[in-house]
Amino acid sequence: MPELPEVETIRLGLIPVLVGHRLARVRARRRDLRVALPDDFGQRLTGRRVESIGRRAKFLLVTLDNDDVLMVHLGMSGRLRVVTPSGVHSHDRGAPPLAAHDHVVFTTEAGAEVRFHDPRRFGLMALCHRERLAEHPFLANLGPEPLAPGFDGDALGLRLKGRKTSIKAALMDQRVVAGLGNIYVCESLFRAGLSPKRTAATVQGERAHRLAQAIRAVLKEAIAAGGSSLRDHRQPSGELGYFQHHFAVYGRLGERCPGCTCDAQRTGGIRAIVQTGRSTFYCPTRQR
DNA sequence: CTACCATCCTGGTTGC
DNA sequence: TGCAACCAGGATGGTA
Repeated sequence: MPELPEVETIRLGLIPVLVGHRLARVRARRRDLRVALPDDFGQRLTGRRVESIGRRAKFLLVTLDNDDVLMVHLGMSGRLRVVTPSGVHSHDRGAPPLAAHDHVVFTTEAGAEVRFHDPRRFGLMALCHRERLAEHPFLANLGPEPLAPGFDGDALGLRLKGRKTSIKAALMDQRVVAGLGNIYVCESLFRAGLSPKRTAATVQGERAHRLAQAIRAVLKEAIAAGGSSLRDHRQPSGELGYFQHHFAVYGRLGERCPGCTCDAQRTGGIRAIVQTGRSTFYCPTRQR
């Protein structure tokens, strides 16, 4: 479900609840997530203090005081919800009842709960020692972080070189750029003025520069808006993100794209096509 | 190596 | 209203 901006928003929401706090209780109500949780999952986490929460691509990386790192991926439908003891339910002492698909519950010594909720169970959690993290199969082949300082047109062009697939499919590949998904790929290509059907390898030089800058701008704006709330995705606090109101093309079939001077009546406005099994939205006038 | 496809799973929406 | 078909923000393992 969540892409980089949503994961980053969740990370920021979890920091005040978890960092510096000790886990008093960890309950795995279901262990059969995309990757099964180990038998000793709860045991390895109970009593640990959270040192920091980082992010790589769409993975949250929770570092613990025993140098274990808890890796969390939310897949398509995963959510992390914070429930604090002094919420609206304080009158009835204790947290509101667990919902269906609340698979893992972390409780801190301060009494706050973080609930991992994932109906489709495409999400996963895994533990890995800090020193072996970079070689972990989930992380080893990821491409560059688009918001890291070194990410520019040259870095992106290098990754796209020789790729015969479409630029849309290439950007969805986490080995090319880490953290993008269907929405932000569509939005970035629109912002860069590039057709999603263009061969990836042709995005070099000025085009690569424009695309790299577009990706960074879209991601930064989305993070500033608290991510996007489609369906019922929310921030850990329960607040909605609101970047979905800023989508230029995603989900806007038939509409005129922002600032477009073309005759939407004649062109049909924003188009939707299917590429490698996923919906792509784009403006045929402004994206070449 | 690259590229495409099916697949994991459930819930919400759409259309008959 | 009931029900089936289809769609969904992701990633991977197998095949060509």
